[in-house]
Amino acid sequence: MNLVVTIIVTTKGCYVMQISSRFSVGVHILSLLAINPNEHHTSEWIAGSVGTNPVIIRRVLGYLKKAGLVHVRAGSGGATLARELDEITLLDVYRSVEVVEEGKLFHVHDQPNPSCPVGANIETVLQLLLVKAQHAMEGVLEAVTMKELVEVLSNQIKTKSAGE
Amino acid sequence: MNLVVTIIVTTKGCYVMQISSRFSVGVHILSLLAINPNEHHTSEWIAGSVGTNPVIIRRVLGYLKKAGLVHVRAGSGGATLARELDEITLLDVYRSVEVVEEGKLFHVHDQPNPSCPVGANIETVLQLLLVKAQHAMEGVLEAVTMKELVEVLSNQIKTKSAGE
DNA sequence: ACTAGTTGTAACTAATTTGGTTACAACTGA
DNA sequence: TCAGTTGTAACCAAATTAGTTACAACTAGT
Repeated sequence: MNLVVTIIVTTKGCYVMQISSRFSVGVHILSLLAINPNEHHTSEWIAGSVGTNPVIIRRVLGYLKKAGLVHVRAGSGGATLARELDEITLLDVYRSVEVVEEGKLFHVHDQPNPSCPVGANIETVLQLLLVKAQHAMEGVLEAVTMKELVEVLSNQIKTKSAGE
Repeated sequence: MNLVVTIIVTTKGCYVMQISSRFSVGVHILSLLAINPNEHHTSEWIAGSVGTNPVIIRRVLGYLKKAGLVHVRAGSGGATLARELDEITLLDVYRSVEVVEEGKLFHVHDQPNPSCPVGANIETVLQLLLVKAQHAMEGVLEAVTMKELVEVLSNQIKTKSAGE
């Protein structure tokens, strides 16, 4: 007699929406530029720290450049900060990489039946609230500058290396 | 001589991430149950107001049921509220339909180089902030009950029908 | 002027979500 | 028993995301 038991272990649970990592990659890049000001920051060098492909970095650098946060030298290569660290908020980075459209974090179903009282009015009522929720989130990002973030980061780096 | 001019108009701009409309559909459903308490709320009837397919409604009803927000009668059909309106916050609905995992609104790139000081520390520093931002957003949803939303909705319905 | 190294982009892929749809077994109440 | 309904599975098209290859254009130093 044979008894076969198969157990399937799924690595991840159900998938859900997430804001693109372009944002965190952007913050990572700016932190690198700030903390190692004397390096030659090519997309390849940056990709080494972020743990991804140089093209991904060039793409994000493109967004940051378009938003006036960095300068990128074509040909010779290398990126540098285009603005003081305390004049870059996390919201600036967030907006620059275009991960979420203004006022559109939530997808509200858009074909409710206009001849049903609820269907005809739910959109406007909900939108008002959801935009408020989105703004609350973005407000937290706006309240933090890259300077503050880099300070926290530097402290953590020191603490960690001291603890070894 | 022929001159042909082709103008391509794109309906939408670039696409970006959005939180699934399951959430707004869920709110729509609960509003219907509250405002028309004497109807026989089959998935087909609800779908008529939401402007979608009955199966979509049954799926969302499944989430709401699992979260204890509604009762659904199999066979004879029909959904009813399982909890008082003022004991359902928008956050309850949001959580029930599983659109965003707890603490995971933002996707932080997950293979930074551990041998680079920045790469080794950026994740924890960022996460702290991003979870805070997410909580701020969810706090707004938590502060509003379905009762309040239905009141605003009812007022708007009255105002509109009076204005005609 | 050449050349090596780099950026900016286009094109493509695999994985994944989402909303929609069809189909159907199981259930319920008259 | 039967008509109507729910709960699900299976499938589809559209779209995003991250990753990758490829390559023209550019720049600085020799």
